[in-house]
Amino acid sequence: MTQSAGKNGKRVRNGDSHRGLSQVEVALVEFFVSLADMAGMPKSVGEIYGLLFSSEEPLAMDEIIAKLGLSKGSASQGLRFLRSCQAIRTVYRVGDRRDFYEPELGLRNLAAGLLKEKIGPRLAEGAQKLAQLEEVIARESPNLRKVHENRIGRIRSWQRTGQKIIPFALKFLKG
Amino acid sequence: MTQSAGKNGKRVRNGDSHRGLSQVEVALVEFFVSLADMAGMPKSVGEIYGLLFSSEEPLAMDEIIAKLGLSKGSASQGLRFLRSCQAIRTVYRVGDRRDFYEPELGLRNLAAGLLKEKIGPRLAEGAQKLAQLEEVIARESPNLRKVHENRIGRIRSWQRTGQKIIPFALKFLKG
DNA sequence: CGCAAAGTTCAAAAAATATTGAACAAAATG
DNA sequence: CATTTTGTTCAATATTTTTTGAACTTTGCG
Repeated sequence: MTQSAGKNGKRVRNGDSHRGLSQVEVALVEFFVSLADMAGMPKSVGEIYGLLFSSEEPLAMDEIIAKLGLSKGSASQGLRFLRSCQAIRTVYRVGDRRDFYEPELGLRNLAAGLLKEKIGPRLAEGAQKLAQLEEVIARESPNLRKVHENRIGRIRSWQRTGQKIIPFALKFLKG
Repeated sequence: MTQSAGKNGKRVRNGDSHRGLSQVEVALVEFFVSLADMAGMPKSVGEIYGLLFSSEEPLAMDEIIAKLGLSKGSASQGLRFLRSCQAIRTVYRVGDRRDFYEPELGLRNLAAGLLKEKIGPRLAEGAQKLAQLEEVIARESPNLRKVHENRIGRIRSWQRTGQKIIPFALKFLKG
């Protein structure tokens, strides 16, 4: 299979970009690019996930590069990121030494991966900063201490609520 | 009250930055800066909210500018953004024509504001893009159409799950 | 009205982030 | 083991986002 030419429906002709992507592929890539951007991820990450999402078959890095027209570096880093939050999986194929990638489609796994790998650590970091804060507050004048203890207590309460919601939300995401 | 000098505890001395902020104020500002960054908001927005959060009294824009050392432009835009997601409120004071600002402290209101003003619109936009996609898919070859309809259905299912979770989560956030 | 204080806007500058590509490393092939 | 294919790394570059500040608008006050 030299190139997937002619196998699919209409092609978007775009001398430069979108080389060889069908309209639907382009639309899906755009969709995930806007999702990625909403989530503060680089565009290339959205592109890659979108392409994998629209592809029936798992794809190898060089195919991704060719279809999206990105650099090796971007592709490598984008794939690394997506793997790191378990949004994609590696697929091995006999007789081919490249790694192939396919998207995780279950919302539960997607959300869990993002939560565990990306959000969790930052939350932990925040909690630690809060603890340090307490020490500083303890040394304030009684007056100020009261105000600040009150406010910090507020953040604590936010954290507790968050902790309660998470497992509950995950239960919703079965499927 | 010319300046809050001497009223609070120790000062962080920093010839340039943090002019006149106590250690706790600095720590709280940093805390919210890292939250802001986590949520993909500009640093200045985190700084402003952090300062208001740490302040017993509502503050006016010129006070915020002085304490954080930001430009008028940044302060104006940051305050606008925070107001637009209802993370802060305007407070009026007799005999002072400046607007004073105080932070919203209820997680429920904070979350609701963010959801309604910032996230909701983008989700709607996404839903619309999906609808357009359907049209394109309808014109594909039966083979491909099947695959893509399946995938799009997956996104639909994500959306439905999201819709179910939101009101539920809001119920949790009673404050 | 005329003035001054408060606040907004936006083009230009600065800072932060993402992307590229060439050099490098690892691993299979023959 | 030399060679080729696959994939990574990272300094340089390109792009995007944020910040600044000066010009401008709005508002309240005498």
